Amino acid sequence: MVLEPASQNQRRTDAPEVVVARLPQYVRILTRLLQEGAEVVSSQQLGEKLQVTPAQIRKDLSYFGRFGKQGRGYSVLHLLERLKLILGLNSFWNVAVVGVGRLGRAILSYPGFTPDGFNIVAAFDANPDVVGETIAGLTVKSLEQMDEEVSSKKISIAIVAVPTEHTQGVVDRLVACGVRAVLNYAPISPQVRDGVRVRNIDPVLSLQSMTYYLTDNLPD
Amino acid sequence: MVLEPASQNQRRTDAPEVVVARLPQYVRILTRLLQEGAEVVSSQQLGEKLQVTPAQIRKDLSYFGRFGKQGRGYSVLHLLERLKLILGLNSFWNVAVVGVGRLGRAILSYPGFTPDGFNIVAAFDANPDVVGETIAGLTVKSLEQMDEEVSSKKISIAIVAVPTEHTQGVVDRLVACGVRAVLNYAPISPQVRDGVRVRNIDPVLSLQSMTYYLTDNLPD
DNA sequence: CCGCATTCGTACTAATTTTCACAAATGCCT
DNA sequence: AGGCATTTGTGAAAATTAGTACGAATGCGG
Repeated sequence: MVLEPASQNQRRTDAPEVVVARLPQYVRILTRLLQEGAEVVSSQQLGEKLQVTPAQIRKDLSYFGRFGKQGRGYSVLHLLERLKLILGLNSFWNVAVVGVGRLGRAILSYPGFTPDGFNIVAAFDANPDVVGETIAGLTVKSLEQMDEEVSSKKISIAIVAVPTEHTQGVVDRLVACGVRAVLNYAPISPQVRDGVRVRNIDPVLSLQSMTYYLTDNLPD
Repeated sequence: MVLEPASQNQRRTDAPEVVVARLPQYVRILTRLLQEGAEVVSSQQLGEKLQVTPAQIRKDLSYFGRFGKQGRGYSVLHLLERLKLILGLNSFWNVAVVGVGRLGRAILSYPGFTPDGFNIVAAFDANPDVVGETIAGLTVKSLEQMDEEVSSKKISIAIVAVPTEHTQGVVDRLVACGVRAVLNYAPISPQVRDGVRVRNIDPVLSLQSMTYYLTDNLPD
């Protein structure tokens, strides 16, 4: 981490990353509460649904403003709107999928992203046999077409599902094209320059950390 | 969290969960180093590959024993063996997949789990049209057959990929059958009794927390 | 209109997690 | 054989994160 003069590069955010990571969960609960017709909700109730303390919720929210009313709680609608705004979920994000193998196809065909504000608008693959194919209404493009497509379609997020050994290269290329957030499915953590975000989806790591607790690893 | 008399329920582990969660990454790097023919490795080198400080690696390992030699580093082979033992990765784990929809099928057909010590040995679905089908060499069983299969095949881990509204019910049922670790793909966090582990795979949350940093959310 | 049960926002405290820094080994090199 | 460059393991310090607790609003019920 490099120190910067406090005035430059100063975002509204002193909010720790752990806090930001919890906000989408709040959004999700609030969305459900809204559908169920709830008008107000307390940090107590929110905490029960999420298995966290009410204090943590209040503290988290306090990084971004004051959204509640004493004695009453939070307006579900209002808090939801504010959080979506903070997270940038008030509009749609255009997303590219890179790697149209088994996993990439599953992601392309999976309808679960769109309702949450993400639109898959492009698919890329290195394999010439796959380029040109149409999947879920999208024509697969070659990596050479990436720069052009990312610019013209205003893509700032990429989902990468390519073989491990090609992942770093693909990510470098995406970043060079202007992509600033990467959701990576390969079992490595690609390195990126400052300002670019990466999240890894790695079920094997999750499994392997659970086995620890299934094992009766007694002292030697 | 409930306090317990220190002597009861006392595992070898005072190791924090964050530390345990990092061990599989160490295992992965060491496995690669071994393949590349490396014999020893220092915390410095390990740290570079994982983008963490050498001190953290040494501290993490110190929760479990003393595996290194001053002035030299760690024997790749020895450390790898010890870590696999600690994590319970020295043998195979039998795994069930519950929910044979689009996602479940992708998981069943995905060859990436086995090399890491996991064997998918059963598949279940509630839909009678799917039960009996054979996927990736496995015949899909009904939920009624779960108890029997989990016992006879010694399944202690389940991968759950069922619709959100059925997830809690399915997890409850699995736990009742004796399953002690759940990898859940639905966008909720199922509640389980003490002693059962859950990890959630939730790409949407990952995406939604990255958009925060893509947004120029300036002060109002 | 007053009292009371709620519930927020936050200063303060506690717990957890990470990093620092250094004594004690280790083995290479001359 | 002795000196020296490395590198571990670990107490202690620092940083981060979570939890407590309380004053200040809020609005309902009598």
